[in-house]
Amino acid sequence: MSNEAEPVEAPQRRRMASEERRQEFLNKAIEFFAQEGFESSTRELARRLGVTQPLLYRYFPSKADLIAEVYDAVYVKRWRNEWAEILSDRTRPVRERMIDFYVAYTDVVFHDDWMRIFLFSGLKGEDINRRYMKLVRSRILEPLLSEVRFEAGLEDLTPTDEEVEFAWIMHGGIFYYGVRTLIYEASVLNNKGFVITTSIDSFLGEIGRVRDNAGLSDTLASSV
Amino acid sequence: MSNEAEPVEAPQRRRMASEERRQEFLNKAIEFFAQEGFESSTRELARRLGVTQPLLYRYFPSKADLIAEVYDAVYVKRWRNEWAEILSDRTRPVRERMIDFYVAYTDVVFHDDWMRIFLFSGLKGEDINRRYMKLVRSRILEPLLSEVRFEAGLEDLTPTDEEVEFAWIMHGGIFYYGVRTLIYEASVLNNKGFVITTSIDSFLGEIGRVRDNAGLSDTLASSV
DNA sequence: TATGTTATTTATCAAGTGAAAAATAACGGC
DNA sequence: GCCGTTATTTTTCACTTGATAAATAACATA
Repeated sequence: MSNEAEPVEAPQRRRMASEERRQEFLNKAIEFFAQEGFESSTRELARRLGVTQPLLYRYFPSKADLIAEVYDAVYVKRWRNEWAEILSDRTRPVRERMIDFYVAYTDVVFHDDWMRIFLFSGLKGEDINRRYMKLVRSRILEPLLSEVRFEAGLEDLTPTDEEVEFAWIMHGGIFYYGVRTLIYEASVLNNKGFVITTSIDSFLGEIGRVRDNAGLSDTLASSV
Repeated sequence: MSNEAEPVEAPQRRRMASEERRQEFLNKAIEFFAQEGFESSTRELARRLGVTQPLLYRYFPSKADLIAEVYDAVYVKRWRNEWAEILSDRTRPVRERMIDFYVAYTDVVFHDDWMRIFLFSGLKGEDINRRYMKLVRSRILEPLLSEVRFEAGLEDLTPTDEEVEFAWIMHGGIFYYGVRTLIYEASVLNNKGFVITTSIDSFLGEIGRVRDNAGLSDTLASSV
């Protein structure tokens, strides 16, 4: 109460190499926006970086640009081309390949920042989100279904809409396990391996019937 | 440019009954926050209501209170006790009951506002979200698993953790279909019936093995 | 038609927002 | 040890935010 002036701590400038600083900002921005959402302020981000807010604007022309780079770092840069290769290796049974793929895929995707940024950007209706879903479909699910068809001895490897939808269901079951554990902290088992193998076995056990019944799927109302 | 003063439109007051107005505000708030997220301003909400912003504060003491009522209206008020009854009717096969339940459940849950508020509040880490997950587990999934056990002729109706996790996977597959259609606009088939029956058949086809292998589920690494 | 209640608006506050411009100081090269 | 480049901070702007207090006017009742 008596001493009204705290010892003004020296501004403490740490002058860093431009590219290094930029990377530091971007990394922290991923973590920060993942936690707090994209509505959070650049001032708070700067505070957590131990830096003043206008400095951010030396490296990123606007908040929107920074966010765009966050998307790029998460969606694009973390995509692994090896994933498709795992699935296409016909020297191994499809079931094994699928398990290996989903272990590798979830190693990337089951992280707090990835999950939260995916959900936040999805709710914002960002276009990159829709593009990502298309990528999953065309590069993962459809090739996967073709491999299943191949192993079943079919000539035509093009999956039906029903098969694609069913693959999405399996994918969603696994993905939602990540949401449950990382976002809602409400998983029961904490065993990723169990979730992956069970989902895949359950999928493979039913995919034949889905293929055979293609087109007959209007038994129930088709409203969403 | 020349006429700088537009004809000031009459303030146009519509004096409404208190309880009616309150309900109008709440309904619009659900729609508004679902679309724009909870960070959006009370001024914009008021604008969409055709009302001034301070009027909101006559009906709700603070923005946080308004949001709490939104949660209540969506999570609590839309929960149907009939759901549990559908599942417990042993005069019918479990498969039929499950299908009927999920049709009824998704009739409530597969709406833009429900879905988006669920996701928004989940990302905010709201406690009500976790409570909701517990409700689904204890009132839906566990009873459901007990019915499956009963139909399989088992004495002990208590499901294992593996069974609960597997039920969550099925549930997640169905739920994520809603996310895909309503949030990401990325569903292939637009046939809720197909998704529900396929998910359930796929689940029922594998649940026996999951039960038998209980405890053996550490084959793969158990990290999330 | 006058009157009191109260729903609604007007005016305002203090704090926070993204962003730009100008002032400062850390570091590398000479 | 000086000096120029530029990374970093200081100041500042115009606008938005949740919230409060006071002024106004719509409606019910007498």
